[in-house]
Amino acid sequence: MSTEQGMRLRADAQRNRDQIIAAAKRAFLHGGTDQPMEEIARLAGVGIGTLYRRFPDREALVRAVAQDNFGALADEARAALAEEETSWDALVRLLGRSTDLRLSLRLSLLSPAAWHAIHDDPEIVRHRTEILELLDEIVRGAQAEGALRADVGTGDIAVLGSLLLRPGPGRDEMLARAMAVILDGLRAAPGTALPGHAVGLQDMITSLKT
Amino acid sequence: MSTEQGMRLRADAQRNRDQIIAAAKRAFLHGGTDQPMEEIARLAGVGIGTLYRRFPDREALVRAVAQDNFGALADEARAALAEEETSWDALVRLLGRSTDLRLSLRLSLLSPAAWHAIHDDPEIVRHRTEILELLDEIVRGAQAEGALRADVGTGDIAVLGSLLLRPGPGRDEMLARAMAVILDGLRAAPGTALPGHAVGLQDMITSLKT
DNA sequence: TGGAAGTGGATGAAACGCTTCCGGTTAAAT
DNA sequence: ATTTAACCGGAAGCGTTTCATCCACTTCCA
Repeated sequence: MSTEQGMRLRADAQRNRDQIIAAAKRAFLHGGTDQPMEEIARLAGVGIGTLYRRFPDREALVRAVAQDNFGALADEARAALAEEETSWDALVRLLGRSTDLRLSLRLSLLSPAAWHAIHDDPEIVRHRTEILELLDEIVRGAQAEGALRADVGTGDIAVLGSLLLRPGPGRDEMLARAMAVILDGLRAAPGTALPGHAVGLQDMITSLKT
Repeated sequence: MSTEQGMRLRADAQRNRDQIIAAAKRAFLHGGTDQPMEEIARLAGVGIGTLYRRFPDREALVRAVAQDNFGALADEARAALAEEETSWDALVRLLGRSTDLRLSLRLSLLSPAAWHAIHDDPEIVRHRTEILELLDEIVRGAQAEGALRADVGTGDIAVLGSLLLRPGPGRDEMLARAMAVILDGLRAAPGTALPGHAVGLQDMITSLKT
């Protein structure tokens, strides 16, 4: 949360920095990364000057939020894998409960402005790679358990996850039902063959770079 | 397509009007309803002045596009119901192939600016109601056929459809696979009970008004 | 062919967001 | 308690973007 280069911030400055990131998370989640800087400052309860001293421009802020968020998501994926009984449960947990996942998707997919900030930063790329590898492990595990149908790949799961997590309307209860339907579709014993071939981890990574 | 109040337009004017609406559809589909008016004019191959004479402000343009589009979607739903062998097939056709559906969703869900334009216009509301009623008929039909699981409602289908059609990344082939998974989840013989209760037509209409 | 209808883009106005700057404030070291 | 370097807030300036109008020119059609 406070990974900074060198200098240690004064207590109030550190507090403000955290508040700014938290506010930016909320703002980005709600309205995308081109939300006015002033609005983010307002949400954080700090002046616009404070925001700009800490983050010289929008890209720096986006990058900081992305670091924070992809890191949290990697933690969550690791926790799901470690704590859940089965890989299938880990998958369900990851698809269903993750706010961090939601924001990460917005960041990586929905905002052209955020693209560079994210793809240029090695730490973020590392986190993203780890996340995908963990997801891959979970997917393979769930298939080995016989819980997850064998003809889907990690990329397919990522796509389905992204569908559930995109911003939009629909109350949570409705989304929970939609997820249950999707999970039924993901269980072993497919009704029909899927078109094309499974989208694997590598395909997904490749497609992210496009 | 040319439903106008009273005056009949000159041939070239009518042509331009159609081109503007077509361009606006493309622009809105790609970038949302707050795309610059000038960009729409450029896409349509007309001057900005022409656009403004025909549609005094953005709201008028949005309304015209929405009328056109919801009408087309209603036609498509009617055609699906009439032409497909089974209601299940009609459902698949509607969920899978509809660009009009995609744009309608963008219009009705994604753009705060468009909200008023759409909800104030009785013709659009009428179309939307008809669309939902047709969907309801298709859903009930597919359930009567035993093809669609009985514990989902029209609202559930609408939610799942909206998931598939929201803007976002993912190549079409990937989305086709995602849809196939969802369809497997929708077939009869559910794996597990869905949480909550089925979201019916009325629930959906109510939720649209919020 | 007359003239009403239509066209397009230059243009001014206005809104918006970015960023700087500096007088005042506060944390923390002594 | 005093000092001071770090920090704060937000007013103000600037550049950009978009809206919406207007009018000299063009096109359609009776």
